[in-house]
Amino acid sequence: MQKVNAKKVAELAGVSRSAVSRSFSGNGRVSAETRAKVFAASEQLGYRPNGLASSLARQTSDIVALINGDAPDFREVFFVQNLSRALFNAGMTPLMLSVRNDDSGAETLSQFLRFPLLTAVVSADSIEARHVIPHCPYAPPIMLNENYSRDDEVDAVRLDEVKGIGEMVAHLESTGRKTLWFIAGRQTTSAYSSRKMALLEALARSDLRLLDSEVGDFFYDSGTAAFERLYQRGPLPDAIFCANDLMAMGVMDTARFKYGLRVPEDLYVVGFDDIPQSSWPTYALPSIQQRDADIINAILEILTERKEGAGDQRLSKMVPTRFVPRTKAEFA
Amino acid sequence: MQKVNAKKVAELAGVSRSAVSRSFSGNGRVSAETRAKVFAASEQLGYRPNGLASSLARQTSDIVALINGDAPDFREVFFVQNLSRALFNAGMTPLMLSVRNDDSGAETLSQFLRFPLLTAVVSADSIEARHVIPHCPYAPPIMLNENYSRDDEVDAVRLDEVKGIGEMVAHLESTGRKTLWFIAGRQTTSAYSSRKMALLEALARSDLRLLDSEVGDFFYDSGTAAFERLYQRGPLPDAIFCANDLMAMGVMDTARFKYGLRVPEDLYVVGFDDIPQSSWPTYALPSIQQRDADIINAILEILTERKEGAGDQRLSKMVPTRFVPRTKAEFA
DNA sequence: CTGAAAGCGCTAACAA
DNA sequence: TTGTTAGCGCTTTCAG
Repeated sequence: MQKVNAKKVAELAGVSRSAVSRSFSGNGRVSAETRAKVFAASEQLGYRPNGLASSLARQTSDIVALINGDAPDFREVFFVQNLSRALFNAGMTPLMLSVRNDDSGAETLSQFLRFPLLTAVVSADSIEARHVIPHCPYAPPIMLNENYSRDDEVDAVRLDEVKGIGEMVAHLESTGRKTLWFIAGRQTTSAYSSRKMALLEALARSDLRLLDSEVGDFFYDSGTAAFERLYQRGPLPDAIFCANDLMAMGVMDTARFKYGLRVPEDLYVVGFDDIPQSSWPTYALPSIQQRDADIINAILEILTERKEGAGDQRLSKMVPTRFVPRTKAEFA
Repeated sequence: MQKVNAKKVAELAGVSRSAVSRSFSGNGRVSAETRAKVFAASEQLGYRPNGLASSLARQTSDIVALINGDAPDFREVFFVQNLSRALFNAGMTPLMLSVRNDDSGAETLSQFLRFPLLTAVVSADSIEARHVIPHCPYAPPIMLNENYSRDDEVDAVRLDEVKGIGEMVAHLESTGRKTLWFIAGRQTTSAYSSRKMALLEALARSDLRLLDSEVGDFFYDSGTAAFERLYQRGPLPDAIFCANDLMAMGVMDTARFKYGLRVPEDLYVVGFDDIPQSSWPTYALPSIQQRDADIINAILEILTERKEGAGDQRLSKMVPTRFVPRTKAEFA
């Protein structure tokens, strides 16, 4: 353990332990003089308040768990990195957990999650809210992208997929495309239903026709496999929309390398997420963008509102998406 | 706070608080009967020991900080995810922190890192060991890939870059290549010097000639930029080696799309890391593989040895790399 | 094997 | 503004 504690600092500074505590916490009034003595002594001893004891005494926690599934997709991994950094810089302690989306995941969580949490940020499809709630005594967990669940016990950040997907469909129409394939994500995910529904809604208002569709699992290989199946059933449409960029890349590579199709001339491929690779010239993949920064801001806003005491009210934020009609290599 | 504590459980179970503690911790003897009563009562109340209080009382910590820089590269992001999962499953609490590699990073760390750590796993080039050591009262931090620093206060996991790079050079020779360009990573990183040194060493033993070299920053764009500069200076070599895959991909895309070169026919491009994208047919990038699983195992071994009491001894593990001579699209 | 009691380091009334 | 005091929830001697 840290051998240096507030008591030693207090002795060296010639003040009481509470003075030390007050100097660091900012709560309660301390004279500038006392404060200076405390900091000098702390510096000398290398003292830093022990968060364990502090949290315990304050009956609160700064720990925010970031919970995602055990097969996080490409953008999720980066998102967690970014979110964790943002939380840390906002003075919280980000705890990163990957759990399986089943009972064993819930088991793991309750077995190893020893610390009371300020809150948890839970990725859609990683684990059910009811397993997380008991660990969050101070504020409800924040669910991400659970677009079609209506849990009243949680706060939520949702993605406005209708907007971006609508923009894409409009773009396809305005560029004279008539027919479409769709490759959905894992069927058990909430992104599956919400993206599919948003697409169907947009198509219903357009002249585009959905010729066929398939299901993947958000990974590259599933994009190639789904495309194979669609291709066997033919005929080729004007465009294909994939529920994320990674599958779209699998589709592009198969279309180009295995079947010699020109993308986007013979087949216009669209993804979702707009990961950095999508702007690389090899792919130059049109995509529907969701910005990590927007989502992170929404989360921070919820945390702030909770800190200010939102009471029993459920907080919910909506983050926009937008279509990025990237069509040719950026070299030229 | 959790309203349910050991005291309530004890009352319900009709035993003492120490009995509850013992039942959960496994330390100290408890009769099967008492234990059963305790667990029954805990179940009923939804009790789980509070890690904050437990850690405080035990004078130890299960928290392992994973510290990386604020511009983590592609594979690092995935590595952190994987490591975090492995630690969690091993019963530790992974705390993920990104700090800048400068004084402000050290400042941030000491300002916000409130919890005593069991240890920290520190990526090369994220922050200096001396800033982390004060936070690790129980075991020295574990430094990753600080191949050329000789800090006696830390444990270390190093990468045997000589092996994989040697294999690559041998492969180039055996396939009749004579000349080479090299794009290094950020000059301030330890990977910069260690990879460059490994390359020079391998070249010294071969007939390959290093025609020219450039410096990037491990990101895609820096690969394209470095290639541009090399290309201006010409003439083209038989092969180009990049200090990571991402830069190699930038090189490939530029070579193909801007200069119409055939890869690998006109120019053989090699990367380092073997990220998943490298096996995609678009790139089919030969690369030098470092396996996350190997590194994670090394870390867990160090943790185990420390737990068993390694004393003042400094622990160090070496993880191998190997060349993956991927040369053509896997579709065919 | 069990319970009582003394901490772990810090915070938050409260009284001075 | 300060110091004193009583906890926060758990672990761990130490008697019994």
